[in-house]
Amino acid sequence: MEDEVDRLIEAWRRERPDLDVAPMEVLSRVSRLARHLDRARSQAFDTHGLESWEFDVLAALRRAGAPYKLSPGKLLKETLVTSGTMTNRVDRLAARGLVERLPDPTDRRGVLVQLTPAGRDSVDAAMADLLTHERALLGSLSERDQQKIARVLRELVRPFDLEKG
Amino acid sequence: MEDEVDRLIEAWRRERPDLDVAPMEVLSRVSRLARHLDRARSQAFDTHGLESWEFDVLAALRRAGAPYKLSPGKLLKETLVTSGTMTNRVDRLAARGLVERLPDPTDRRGVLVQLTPAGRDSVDAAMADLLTHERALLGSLSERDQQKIARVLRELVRPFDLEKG
DNA sequence: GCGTTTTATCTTGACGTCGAGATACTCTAG
DNA sequence: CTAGAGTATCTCGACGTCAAGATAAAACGC
Repeated sequence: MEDEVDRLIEAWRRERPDLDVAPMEVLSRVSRLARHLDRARSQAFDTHGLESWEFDVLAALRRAGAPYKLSPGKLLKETLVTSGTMTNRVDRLAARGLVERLPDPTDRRGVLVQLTPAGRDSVDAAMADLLTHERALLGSLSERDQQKIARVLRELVRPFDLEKG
Repeated sequence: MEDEVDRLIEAWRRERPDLDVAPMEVLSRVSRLARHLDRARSQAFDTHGLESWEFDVLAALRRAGAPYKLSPGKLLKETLVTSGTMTNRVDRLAARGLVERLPDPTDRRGVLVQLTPAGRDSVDAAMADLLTHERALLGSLSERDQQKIARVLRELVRPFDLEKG
């Protein structure tokens, strides 16, 4: 059974027999799978009237635990976007009533972004749905294989996580 | 040894003990790894004065084999972008002298995009460099683990590849 | 042949992100 | 106490992408 990446690799082997394209077997599949996952995520969130970027921000607040407050600075570390992007995202989430901007009582430069009850409901429903979809995607894999692949992926990601704490 | 995803999962387990978050062990790591790979790719291409999107197009032409000509339609299937995006990309690549637009002799609606010698040199050098970097990333994995994970990822991607041929 | 449908490409406007810079406040050394 | 360095957030302009629509040519059915 072949997939698109097999096709890709075969073409490169034909055109550049001098190169060792073995790394693509793993890494091209990671990239492609991630792209597909993004689409699947978007679809899952559609049901709940959320965009992926909205979920990312709301989820960061939700996992922080009650009272669901984080500074924009913390949020951008969690979501890996720039500060300009986060300002824009918080603006739009606030306009939709999913978060509120509060002054930070301990630092007058600072702001705290807090999940509203509506925001919490949205993200909780979306998260449950997302996990259901993801579970379906992994359905074909044995428990054992899932654990194995999770371990290997952790190895591969670690160097990047270390780069910047 | 923990990674960022372990931290993420732990937070969700604390906040939503009712949910089974096991799928994140695999899929969140796939997404995060892919994001890191994108950055690493961009860096590798920087050396060769290429952007990632430029490489994507040039690589599709390169893999097609001599005479390195493809229609914009084929290109957008290979690179998974929309037609408007491809028009824009070809415009800019042509302006940089890396590709040329030729009329399709068999269809007057059509256009063929062809790699120039400069474009071919660029993509060949970038590809070799990319593979070197990727090999380094996989360095910690045994041959056996790489094959195992490639097989499992192929399983996971297949449903998406089938969706649209 | 002639009108309809399909195919191929390009055009346009809206959108989200980035990165550099601006602004306002806090912290620290002396 | 204050000058200077550091930090937190926001502003702004440029960029690449997308989706929908426009245009033109080809293929099909009758």
